[in-house]
Amino acid sequence: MKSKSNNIESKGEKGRETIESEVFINTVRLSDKTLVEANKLLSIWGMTFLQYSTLRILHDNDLEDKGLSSKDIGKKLYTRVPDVTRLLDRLADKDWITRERDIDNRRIVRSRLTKIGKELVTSVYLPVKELEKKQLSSLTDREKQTLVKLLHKALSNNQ
Amino acid sequence: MKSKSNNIESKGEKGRETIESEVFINTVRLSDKTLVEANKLLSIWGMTFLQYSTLRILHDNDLEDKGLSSKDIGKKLYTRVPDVTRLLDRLADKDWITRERDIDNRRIVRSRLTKIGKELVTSVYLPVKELEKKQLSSLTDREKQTLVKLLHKALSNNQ
DNA sequence: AAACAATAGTTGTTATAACAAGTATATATG
DNA sequence: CATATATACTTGTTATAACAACTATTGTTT
Repeated sequence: MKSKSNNIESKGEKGRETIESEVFINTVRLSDKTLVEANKLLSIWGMTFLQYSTLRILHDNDLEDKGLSSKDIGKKLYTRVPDVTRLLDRLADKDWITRERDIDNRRIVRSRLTKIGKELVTSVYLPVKELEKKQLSSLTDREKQTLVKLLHKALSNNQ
Repeated sequence: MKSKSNNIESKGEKGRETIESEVFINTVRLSDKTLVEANKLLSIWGMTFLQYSTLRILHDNDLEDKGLSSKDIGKKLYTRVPDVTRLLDRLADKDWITRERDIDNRRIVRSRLTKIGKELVTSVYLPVKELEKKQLSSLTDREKQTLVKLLHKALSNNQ
């Protein structure tokens, strides 16, 4: 299976990527770069971006303070998190959330923000927003819109 | 769009994101999704995408088989990897690379692919390429080009 | 209702990521 | 030339991610 045509380019030339590879690599790059920066910023408050996102999910979706199930939180997170339990454990350890079993369905555990948790989300919100804005300052608003549109379309693929 | 205040919207409304947030979240989403899929595929050969990328870097850049320094490999990786030594340790453990001290500068360790390593990169190349293609099949070529252009521009920001 | 299946979350284990501090070698400086 | 500084990599430690197996509770079937 050493057919030159459909395989990695021959040694003389630096391996050129396919357009799909280019998309992929640069998506990972941008994602990583922004995550690293965000985590650096959030370490001031002793939290990771994943933890902040979880607090945000509770803040934005638990409107009636009934708490959200671990499963719902997992579904709303933008990355696959295979261990929501211990993610929530850590938040509970820091007294940012509380957890209790649902009375009607005792399989479910409902998490909700504590007062401290709420205050934290609120005070961290602006700095994070500013960071994200700064990260993308080389794009115009129109370009950002296009970028979001294309990312959505790419994600709409399967599943 | 809306959002009168500069803070998190009031409880009544589900927190709407800024355009920068939208870009960020969806970049992370696409990155994560494709990485998860790629890692699943590559687990067939017992490797992660990071490991595959490292092998690719050696394959594509070590044209004269002199080996690449850990530092150079680290710089070429698309994400920040704070522990290249142990990343290479694992590749050496599997006999995919060899390492030896540079004679002229004994601080430098030169890594290069073994025969097995080379064969592996070659045989994994196509399946990965196909996966990436499949992942982005909802975009036209023109859209992929635009996406790459925008991602590059976003990354060109500061450093 | 008993038996089975599905759901929601928990726990155990291993490997890796992240950060900090350390070692060896090379280069620059007074 | 001795010392300081920079470079390239290594090692130690802790926390987290990933995967699999497990428990408790609820739902479905006959």
